[in-house]
Amino acid sequence: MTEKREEEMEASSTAAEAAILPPFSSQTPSVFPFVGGFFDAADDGGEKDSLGFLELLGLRDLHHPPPSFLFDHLPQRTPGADPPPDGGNIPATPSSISTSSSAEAAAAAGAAAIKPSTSSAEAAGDEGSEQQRKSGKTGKEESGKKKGQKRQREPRFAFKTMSEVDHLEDGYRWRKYGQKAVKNSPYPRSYYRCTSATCGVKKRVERSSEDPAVVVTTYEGQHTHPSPVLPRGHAHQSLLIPPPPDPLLRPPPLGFSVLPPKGLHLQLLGSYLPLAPAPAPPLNFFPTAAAPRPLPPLTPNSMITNRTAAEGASSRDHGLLQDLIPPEIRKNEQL
DNA sequence: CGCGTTTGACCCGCGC
DNA sequence: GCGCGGGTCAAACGCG
Repeated sequence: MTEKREEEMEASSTAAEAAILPPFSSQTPSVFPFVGGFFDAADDGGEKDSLGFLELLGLRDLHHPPPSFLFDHLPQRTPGADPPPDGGNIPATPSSISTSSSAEAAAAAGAAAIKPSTSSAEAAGDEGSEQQRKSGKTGKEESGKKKGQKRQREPRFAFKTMSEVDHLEDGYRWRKYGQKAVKNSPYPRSYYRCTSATCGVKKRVERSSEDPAVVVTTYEGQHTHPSPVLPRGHAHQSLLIPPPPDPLLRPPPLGFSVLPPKGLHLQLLGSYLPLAPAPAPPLNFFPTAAAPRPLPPLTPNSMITNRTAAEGASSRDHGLLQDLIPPEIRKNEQL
């Protein structure tokens, strides 16, 4: 069952792409939908305090559909009460985003075809689900798996980025635990798990078969720990990307600290467009309420960066960029 | 030596 | 029941 949803979710990789990208492709044919206007328009709604990283990303401005975020199952506290809190008032914009916190939402989202993967209640305790799975595997003989209990999935959050690297850095450390070929796609899907022992967050990374430049990253679960912020040299991995928007979408579970990863407020969010034929429009992502910091105009080869005004961040970002951006491109940017 | 990746095997759920 | 496809495990391996 959940598998089915998974498929649908995965379909989001395809279907969602079909559903999400096209509308933007008309505007930004070869550019990741995270276009400047989207974030630029993210004026402060005065709800900073309750803002999740979505807001940080500028998703506050819900008038501008968040193009590449896919929400699979945004658990709601009250199954019946679908309407998310104003802070999490994420429109199920068919062409852009699907909260899929409920069937209605999914239905509303329609094109996104993303459905809730689990009931909210079950999703809340999803660590168990993984345990179940594991027990099912290792202790299958011990009937570790309960019959009749379907796999429960964590709330998931998927987004797409244009990047030439598959694994986008998001401030957390991930350990790859699997890779599978995806049907109807020449590109494999990689499975990552947060290396933190107590953190069961997983993410899947796959490249869109339709648009190889697009990387679909799906987060599952919530981090139960602060971001390690690249303890070691992990910069090679790639761009900073936002963590799951759970903080926005629901109040943290009891005792659960949904700490925005340290990297969040200084994150690069972006799309690396190695060979974008057309110049990407200048993007100014200012995920936080921090004063916007003008970014240099981007070249076709440049990155779409998202950062705060934090100066310290800038230096750090640069450090990342140094690792993330090919020398020639960096040179290009500096010129 | 620790940590992360690779990869084949296995499990699970679903559709036919 | 069988096959398919997704998801996970875990041993082997590589790297710093």
